[in-house]
Amino acid sequence: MTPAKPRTRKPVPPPTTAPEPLDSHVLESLVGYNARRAYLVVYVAFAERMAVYGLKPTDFSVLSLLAHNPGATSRQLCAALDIQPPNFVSLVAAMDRRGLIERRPHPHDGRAVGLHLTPAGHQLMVEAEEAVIQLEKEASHKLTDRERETLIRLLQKIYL
Amino acid sequence: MTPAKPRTRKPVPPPTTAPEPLDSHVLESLVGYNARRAYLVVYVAFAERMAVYGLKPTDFSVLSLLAHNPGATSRQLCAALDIQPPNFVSLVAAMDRRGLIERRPHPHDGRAVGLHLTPAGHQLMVEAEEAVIQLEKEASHKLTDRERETLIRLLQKIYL
DNA sequence: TATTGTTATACTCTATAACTATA
DNA sequence: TATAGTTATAGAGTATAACAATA
Repeated sequence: MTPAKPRTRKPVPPPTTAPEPLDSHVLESLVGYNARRAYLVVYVAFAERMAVYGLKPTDFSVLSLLAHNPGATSRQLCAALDIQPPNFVSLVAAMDRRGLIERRPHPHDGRAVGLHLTPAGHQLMVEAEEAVIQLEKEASHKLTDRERETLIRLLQKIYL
Repeated sequence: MTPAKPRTRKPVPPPTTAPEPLDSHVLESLVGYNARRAYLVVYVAFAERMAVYGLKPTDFSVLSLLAHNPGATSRQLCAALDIQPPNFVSLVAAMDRRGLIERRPHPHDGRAVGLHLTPAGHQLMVEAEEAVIQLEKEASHKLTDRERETLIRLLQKIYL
């Protein structure tokens, strides 16, 4: 067990005087507005906690997919994550340079490249997935386990 | 009633062959991932439908807050919407040029400026709010009214 | 002819430092 | 000394057109 693990909370917020808050009841009745605000909270927590691993949300998503879909191609990953192929190139290149993934020739298609986690990539993802699960738990600590499941189920009814 | 209102649905998707889908069960267990994917769906629907009004989500949020908080200052709006003040300047300038809002001297603070909707701004927002409510209903049509309320309540437990 | 991966590029969004005028 | 609004600017994130290699 890690003794006295370092707090990664924000330092004390600057002692500014808050302005009078506004009535935002209309915005708060919209799914889009609320989904974005909630996402932003998790995103900030992710950025703070995952900086140690040098992973942004998109990097994490790609590596997580590769962990469970070894040999996936750029095309498949782009489709799964809604990323435009041109924007995917530098992403893959950076993780290749870091030694987290490997490109191997595709068995059936000479145009495609199969992507695989390296042992270092696997090891990083074991720690990173654990950290993300923990960070998500903290970011959604006001929800019971049941509520959290419900939330996810309802969100998926919108985008799946 | 408008006869035969023009469909704003996407044209028929190009007949490309989809790649083998990937197993994304880990990502789909994360609040952050699901909130982002769901937000993106609503965002695209918003962009398609609201282009007629020349309003992006942020513009709409600002105008909606001004409709219910006349005389609010830039500082208040930035705080409410989590926008950095420098990024707010061009936003206000554009809506001022369009004649949607007006800047009046603040009654108590010579540094501040009170923002108000013009009659044209009010009229636009009456139509725009109606359009957003309709578009949200369609984007979340797989949810019952009760589920939609639950979803919003749970999202707010994360960010409020 | 269509698809995979790529280059170049542009546009939007977001963040920070520093200035001004008022308080 | 601190705050409201602003300028300039830099960095992400995201989008499209067009190309080479392969199918």
